[in-house]
Amino acid sequence: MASVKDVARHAGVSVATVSRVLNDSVPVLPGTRDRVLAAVAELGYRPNAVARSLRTDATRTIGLVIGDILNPFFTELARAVEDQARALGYSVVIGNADERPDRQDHYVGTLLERRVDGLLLCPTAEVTPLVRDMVRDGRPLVFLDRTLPGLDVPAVRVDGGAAIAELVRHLCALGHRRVAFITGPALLSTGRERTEAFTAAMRAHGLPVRPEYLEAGDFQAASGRAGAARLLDLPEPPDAIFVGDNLMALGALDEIRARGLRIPADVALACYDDLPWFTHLDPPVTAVAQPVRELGRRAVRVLAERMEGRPVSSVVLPARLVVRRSCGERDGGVPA
Amino acid sequence: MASVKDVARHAGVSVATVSRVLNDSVPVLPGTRDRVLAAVAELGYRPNAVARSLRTDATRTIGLVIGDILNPFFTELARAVEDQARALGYSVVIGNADERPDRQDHYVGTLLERRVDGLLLCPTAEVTPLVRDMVRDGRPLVFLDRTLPGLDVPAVRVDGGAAIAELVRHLCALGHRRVAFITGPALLSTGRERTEAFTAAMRAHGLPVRPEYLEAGDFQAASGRAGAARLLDLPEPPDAIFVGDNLMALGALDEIRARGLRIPADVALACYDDLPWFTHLDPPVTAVAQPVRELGRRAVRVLAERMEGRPVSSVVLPARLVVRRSCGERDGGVPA
DNA sequence: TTGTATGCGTTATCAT
DNA sequence: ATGATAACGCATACAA
Repeated sequence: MASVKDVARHAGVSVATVSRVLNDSVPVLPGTRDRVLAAVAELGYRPNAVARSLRTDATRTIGLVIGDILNPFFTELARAVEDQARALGYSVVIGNADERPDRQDHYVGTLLERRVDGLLLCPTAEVTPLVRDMVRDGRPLVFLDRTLPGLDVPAVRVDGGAAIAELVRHLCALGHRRVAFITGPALLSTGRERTEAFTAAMRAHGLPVRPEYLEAGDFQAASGRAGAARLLDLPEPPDAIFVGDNLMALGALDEIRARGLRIPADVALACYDDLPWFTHLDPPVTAVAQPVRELGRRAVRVLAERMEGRPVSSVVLPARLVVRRSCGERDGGVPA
Repeated sequence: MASVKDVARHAGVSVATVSRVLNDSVPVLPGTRDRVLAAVAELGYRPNAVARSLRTDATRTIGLVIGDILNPFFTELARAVEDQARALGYSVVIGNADERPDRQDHYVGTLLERRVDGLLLCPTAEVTPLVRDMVRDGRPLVFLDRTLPGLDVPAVRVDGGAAIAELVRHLCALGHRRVAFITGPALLSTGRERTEAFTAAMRAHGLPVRPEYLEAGDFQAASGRAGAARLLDLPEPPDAIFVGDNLMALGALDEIRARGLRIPADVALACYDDLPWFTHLDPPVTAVAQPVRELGRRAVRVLAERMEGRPVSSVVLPARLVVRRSCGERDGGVPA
């Protein structure tokens, strides 16, 4: 590939001048400028970003480490991050950690070696030494969607507390009393928070939270199915199941269908996370919707400020309840 | 950040020796080796991939330019590509072209500047000059999912012809005669091929392909809805609608629901592309399933061979029909 | 086996 | 306004 040298020779100027017109850092005589541009066009020259990064110590790249791009929540999040990053002139490299600390560290490691300017991390349960080092070294790091305790890192996330409280009230109003919750991993801040919000809301309504109505899942479809199966096998099964994320809801739906149970007649269903397809399920699923695109946008902005050395603080966005028909609503309630 | 120099000083050796143990290119005395490794650990040294790339002229990175990561087909494709790439020691940088040639070129351009070792491209309609240049310059390029005519570039894609023929036969057997098709863009090879396969299969069964039953869509949800609307407004509406991709199917479903029509009693529905959620729709949707993960895997492998300078050829994978209940099947047919 | 020195392509400093 | 040149961090050819 052609380099600055080739362009310089072609235009009859020095490499310095080529660099100057390309970055228009310093004024250049219009005539020379044109000659350089002509040479660039003729040679199809493309600046080598690798060399530039080495020299400038900046890659205009940010890393994004998420759980799994196949999870629609993360898909949308990744897309939002990418859009905002592009708007700010950054590329983004994505890593799918699959909720495994070792794989998270694999990606954080390679991203560090690639000298990304900043990192957006949806942390897995544990605080790995690598993450701790990053914090110690003061590298631009922002937690996304989740937080890790005891670390001074800005986080951009959603607080679903109010929406969950509203959902519980909604379920009560519809006459449900035996409400179960399929939780996310207690090791994840999102898992914990949703569970706490649920139990608090239940108590606030004078409803008991029976231990057997709290099924521990792991945000994966299989655990949703298993959890639903155990709940439905109970001597006194719940009359409503609230599922902690969309993947587990898919699994719970599988199980409910497999048993020939009807929603909401036999059991009501609600989901934390909303999806376009929920409108088309039978019945349409009542869900807690997170402001995913806003989440991604804000995360990039916070990281950008952090990379520019400005002080930043965490961001918390509210979720909202989307009422449909899967909980026994009479007429579909508020249109989605 | 610590560099080789720091490690060398710390271990009391030369930078060359550090480089040697890190890449174990040349045998190094066990003692020195240990000292180097100790220094690396102590300093938390991470090799600078940027500098390495500049020196070796390789980034161990491939670019992937797709239509839109929000399309579940591309989501799964991206994930498959990423997995296979990681297995081969490559990172992948993704770009969402949104089916726009200008945005495709934006990504191809930045990926070129970042000196990716190879590029996987789901080309938009037009052959842009940039793509033509890449081919001319002999850069490792593989077309994914789609092809572009008149270019000597290996392609890894799916042939849905047989599955579409099977679907048409299936529809006929179920008594459907007025079958409509909401097509993809004629400018996309995938759009054209599906349309051709459909019309050929219809003719083979002695069924007329009325022009008004061929609705032109663009693989986006809105066009699916609009197409379905026009079809259902026809004096003699179709008794079955085959939709060219999953996003347009979502749109078509919206329209059918909005009109209060029932599937398959009022109109049968089938979709090119299969999704996990299709099982849970009412009724479950009969679909043509593409071997997406295999598609991604093979694409990376072909590209890898191409990057290693070996001769490669195109790959075509077959799709298959998944019969469910949305076409009036009696008992759900073959379980999905 | 190990060290010294060069160059990858770029930007930036210092002359001119 | 422009040119010569050093330096970024690393891998490697060559020397020892």
